[in-house]
Amino acid sequence: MDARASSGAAPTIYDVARRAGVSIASVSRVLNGRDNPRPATRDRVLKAISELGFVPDGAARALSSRLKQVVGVVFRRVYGIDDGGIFEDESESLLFGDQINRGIEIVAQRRGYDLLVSSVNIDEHTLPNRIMTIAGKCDGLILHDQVLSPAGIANIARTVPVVTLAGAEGGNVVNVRGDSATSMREMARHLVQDHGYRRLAYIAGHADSPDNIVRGRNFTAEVQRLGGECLTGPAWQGDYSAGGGVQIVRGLIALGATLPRAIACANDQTALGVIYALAEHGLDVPGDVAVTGFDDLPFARHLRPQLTTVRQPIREIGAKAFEVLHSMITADDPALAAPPSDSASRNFVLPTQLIRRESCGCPPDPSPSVWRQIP
Amino acid sequence: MDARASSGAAPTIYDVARRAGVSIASVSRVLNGRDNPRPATRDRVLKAISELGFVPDGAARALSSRLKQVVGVVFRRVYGIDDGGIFEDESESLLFGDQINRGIEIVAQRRGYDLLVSSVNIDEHTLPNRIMTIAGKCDGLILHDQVLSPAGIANIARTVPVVTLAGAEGGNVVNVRGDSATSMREMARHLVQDHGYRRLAYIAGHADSPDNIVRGRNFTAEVQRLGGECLTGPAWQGDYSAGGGVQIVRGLIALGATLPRAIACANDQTALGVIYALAEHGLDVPGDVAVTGFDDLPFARHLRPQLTTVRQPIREIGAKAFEVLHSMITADDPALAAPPSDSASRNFVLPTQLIRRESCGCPPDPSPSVWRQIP
DNA sequence: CTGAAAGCGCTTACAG
DNA sequence: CTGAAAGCGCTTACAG
Repeated sequence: MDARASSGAAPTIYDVARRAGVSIASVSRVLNGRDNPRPATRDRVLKAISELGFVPDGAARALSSRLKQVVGVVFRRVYGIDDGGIFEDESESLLFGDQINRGIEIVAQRRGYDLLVSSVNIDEHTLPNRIMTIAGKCDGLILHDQVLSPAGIANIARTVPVVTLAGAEGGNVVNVRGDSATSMREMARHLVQDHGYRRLAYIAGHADSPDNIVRGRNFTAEVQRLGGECLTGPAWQGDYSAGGGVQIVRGLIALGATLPRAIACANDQTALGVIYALAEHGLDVPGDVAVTGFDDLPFARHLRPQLTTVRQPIREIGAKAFEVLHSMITADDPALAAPPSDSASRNFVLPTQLIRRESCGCPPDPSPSVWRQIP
Repeated sequence: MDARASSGAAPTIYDVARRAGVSIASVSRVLNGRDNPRPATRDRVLKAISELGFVPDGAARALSSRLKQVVGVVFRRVYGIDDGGIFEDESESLLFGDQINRGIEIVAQRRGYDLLVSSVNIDEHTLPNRIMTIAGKCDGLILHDQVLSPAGIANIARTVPVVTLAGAEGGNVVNVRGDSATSMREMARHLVQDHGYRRLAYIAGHADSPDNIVRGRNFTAEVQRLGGECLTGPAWQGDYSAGGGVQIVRGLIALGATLPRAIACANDQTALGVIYALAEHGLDVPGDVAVTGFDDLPFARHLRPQLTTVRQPIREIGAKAFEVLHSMITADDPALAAPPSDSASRNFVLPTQLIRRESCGCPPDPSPSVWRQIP
């Protein structure tokens, strides 16, 4: 028996052991579902646990077993450009990132892992410290896009398993994303060939987002290959937010620019803002200008007109990220804890799908919707 | 100096100390921003830390300092009634709970806490174990509604500080919620007095949800007090989901029931489903039937017609929950770690606000919206 | 099947 | 200002 006191503090494994008249080793075995303790022993321990309201300390358990069963998820707090508050809630609530986190959480659960979520502001000057503290509380990290520079990612990945998501890239880490190239090329063909648009534009997301770069490059290239024109430049630089889309269209119209026949946006949020600003000026979508998005967030099909976009397998991206991270964490061979060196197994690109709805000029879906005019 | 090896494993404080030529105590002091180490010492330590890519282990730190700087947030995974998938995404993504968590996270951040989020399925048979494991990883727990029985809550609260949210109640715990009573009475008055409706109904949320009970009881009482009729009973039992709302309306119409002039729903999600099902049968809202919600989630103003509802201060509820929990966690006096015994300081009821939009019969807001017919 | 004991990686009085 | 040492509450070989 041990001499530790059972004062007013929370009961420990020693208190349980004393009360059950066994050693702490036996209590631990019962706690962990080992099958050696015999029924009589087990019952006494269980009884003591419930009488004391004992909750095993996760920190002690983690320290001893070298496993926290916690993965950290870091994403960026997004504040769109101020547009008068109209999209304030959207920019904070309908995020792509939330959906991915849901996907991660569901799979993590099955393995007994919990999620430590943390949002960061890109301009925190103590960011490296923040991330380090978070890393210390986890077995591994999943980093969303736009939370850390490639160098920063590479640095943290020296010490803890890291999987990056949907765009973020660093040195020697595993990345999981949706296929932006194929679907943006398909989008370009749909707009140019099926609808016959010749003058188009691409509204970019954050300039340093890999996903954005791939989308813009492939869309532009395919449009040009088909003999179309694709407007680019600073005037078309968005920031993945609805407010950003609003600003761009307002700016263009204020300058008296002739709008292109179709605008492909870097994501759904941007498309939402663009459609809003167009409507504001009495322009019809898709009649005057066709608009498309990327992601296929839940609200996309409820827009008026329904949004043509690219569906990303969002939950699956999250699930895949966790599975990869988990295999890195549990790799008994330390060499496996580091990501593989060949590019193929460091990049998981999940298939995406072009979703043709109304905003590109395709005919409306006949099913009823409360977001649309009741017939 | 210590004799521990610096093998292939992650570097520890001992490795840093050896490399910097100091004791682990000094490293610890630098790590924690104490101001005693003199600059020269500090620099050597910092250099060693960065060269080694050292990340202090959160578990060891927590065990030693008796503080994890983590709060657990447990919410319920919601699966609405199957309605053919139309609202599948909504029921999973636009949740009230997500918004609350955002509020918690923002405030927690400022105190250096991270959130351990975990969703539970109400019918998990190992639920008590799950919750216990989660509790072991945190300094305190915030429990959403519908995750644990009052008895279960009271039990876990014996050992770890617990704050319950938006409805959940247990024994001796602190609860934070929006004011459902006042605003539902106001809603009743608005519908009966301002619009002159005499025959109304309340579609309930989960029958054992305290918030639901308060909403239903107050709405019904006020309607009756004003001489109106309020339909109730099993036919009006929903489940807080859009799918639930759809099923109820479809069922009523299939039975050939005469619908009431106005339907107040337990939350926005339910109202969404109700409006959808009504539109499905060619019924006009609010022309044929007025419909109202509760919560004022972002999508409420984008519905057609815009939803009249009650705005809850969602972020504030989350923020308040964290602040209360934090004060329980940091109470030096163990007696303060237990919630106060007087009901007033165990129940924080935040003010809510009736938001009159179109679905109750009020005139439309003239501002443009892409979710509505472009003028 | 069970127990004594070492050890996980930190923090923090306590000396100096 | 700095270091040696105890201790946080578990898990897990190692004996028996």
